[in-house]
Amino acid sequence: MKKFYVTTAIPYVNARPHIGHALEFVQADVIARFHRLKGEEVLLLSGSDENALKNVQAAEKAGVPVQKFIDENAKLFQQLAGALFVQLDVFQKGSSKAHHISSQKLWDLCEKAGDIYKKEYEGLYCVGCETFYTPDELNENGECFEHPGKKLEKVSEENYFFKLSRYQSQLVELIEKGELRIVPAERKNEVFAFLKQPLEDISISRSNERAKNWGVPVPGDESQRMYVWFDALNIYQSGIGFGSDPSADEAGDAKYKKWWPADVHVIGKGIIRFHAVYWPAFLLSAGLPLPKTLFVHGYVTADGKKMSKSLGNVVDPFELVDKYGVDAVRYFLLREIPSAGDGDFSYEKFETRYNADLAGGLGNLVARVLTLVDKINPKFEARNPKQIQNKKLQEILNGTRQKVNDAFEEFRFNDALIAIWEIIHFCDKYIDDKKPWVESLEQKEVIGDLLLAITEIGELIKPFLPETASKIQKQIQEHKSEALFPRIA
RNA sequence: CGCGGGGUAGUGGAGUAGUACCAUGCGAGGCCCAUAACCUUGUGACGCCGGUGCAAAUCCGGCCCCCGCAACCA
Repeated sequence: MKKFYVTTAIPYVNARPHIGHALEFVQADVIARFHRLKGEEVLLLSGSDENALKNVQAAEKAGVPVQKFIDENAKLFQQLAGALFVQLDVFQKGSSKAHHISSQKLWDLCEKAGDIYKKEYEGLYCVGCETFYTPDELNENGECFEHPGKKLEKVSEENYFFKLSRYQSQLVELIEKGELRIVPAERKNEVFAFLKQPLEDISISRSNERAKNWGVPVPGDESQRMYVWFDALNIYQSGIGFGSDPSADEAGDAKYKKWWPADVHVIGKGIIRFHAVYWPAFLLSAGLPLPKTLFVHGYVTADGKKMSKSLGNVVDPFELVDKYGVDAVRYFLLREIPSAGDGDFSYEKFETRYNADLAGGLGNLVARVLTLVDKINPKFEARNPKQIQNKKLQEILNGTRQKVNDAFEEFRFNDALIAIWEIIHFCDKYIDDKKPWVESLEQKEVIGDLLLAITEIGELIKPFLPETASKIQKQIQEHKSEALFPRIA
């Protein structure tokens, strides 16, 4: 059986999840479900980046021990997945022992390859943020935006560096040849543009002091912790057993061999460099296979503005699910937000989509067909879409399957849904044309066709709207229609 | 002249030279099986200026505006 390994990005858990995290979860889940339905063996992994200094700072601010703080937040992310019907097979925590061991193994491999060396790092350090900044990240006075008026200090310390420069041409070639595929093409171009400039080696550790004794210890050097991106990316591997000792944990080792490399990493546009440049470079250095595809999605704004706590416009996905139901939220995210671009959320847009597509479109069609079946042709059983008599309808259904498959090649979920909704529009029109509630010779045949069509729609929406798909199936079996999506007044 | 992406009806998208498409919104009509649903029809757009072409949203040049870009960010 073909295997398919898909991951979400690894959020750092210094705050509650927002609707952007929901978008990524849902997209990854749709991919996973689609491949599962094709009969492949699928693993969907998510996890939490728990070693970031931001987490430590946020915990301090909240007055909670770090471990407790991140455990609680990580749990919220897992709950969000559950609330959205996102079936995670693995949720790998960055603070887990297995992850630490795994990341140290990756480090060892890179070190053996001769790609890790010690160097003095000097940078501008903001004491308020406890972070280094580069000059172009600062305002015109050379101060950071969080703490205007505060001068930055020049701080230097010895860190470990990774020889990123060594992999430049190899990366260009891999991406060019599509061995590391980047979707959409605009993002690929962006990466190329970046790779045209000479790459600098990157710092991959920091002092214990600056790391506040948090994070993965550097093997063989007690005074240093890994810089968070070095270990965070490795969650994709540690979560499936990379670093397991084959003699002690045969199953873990076998698991890794079975699933790695990842077939798709689903990520946000903000972290493309880490995934398209650093991550493959680490893997090349360690002599490990590279992920096959990066799918890069955009960001969700709220009412046209970037979500932020200070603006108070952060959209809580839990609230949305409570209010409108799982599939309504999934539908909005997949249909309204162009899958590779930015999109906007507002309650107005949400309710418009809901009423037009879900209540008036899908829900209403299922209701009207089932009522017609019940009244006119109650004995008809929908078995096989090939039973369909109307040629045009048959053609549209076949064409839609093809369109959905094509759209999935490039993760264009919105296009896939548009294609499915074309069937709905066709059926509504077909009903109006044929008037099957009026007695006629072809009356029963028409209704039979319609029943087969909504059965097929139920099949097609399975990866996107799993709850609704099973509701439709059930209603067809029981000949009972109940509003799938009650209209919002 | 830092690099990259982008500006198509009120809104969200599609469209890499040949009557500008889809959805939603708003107006009118129709239907009555259905969730005030559904169907038909009208309304309404290619940022600006110039160039190449028989023909440009699409190619070229200039300008304006928006968004992102190395160590936090889905």
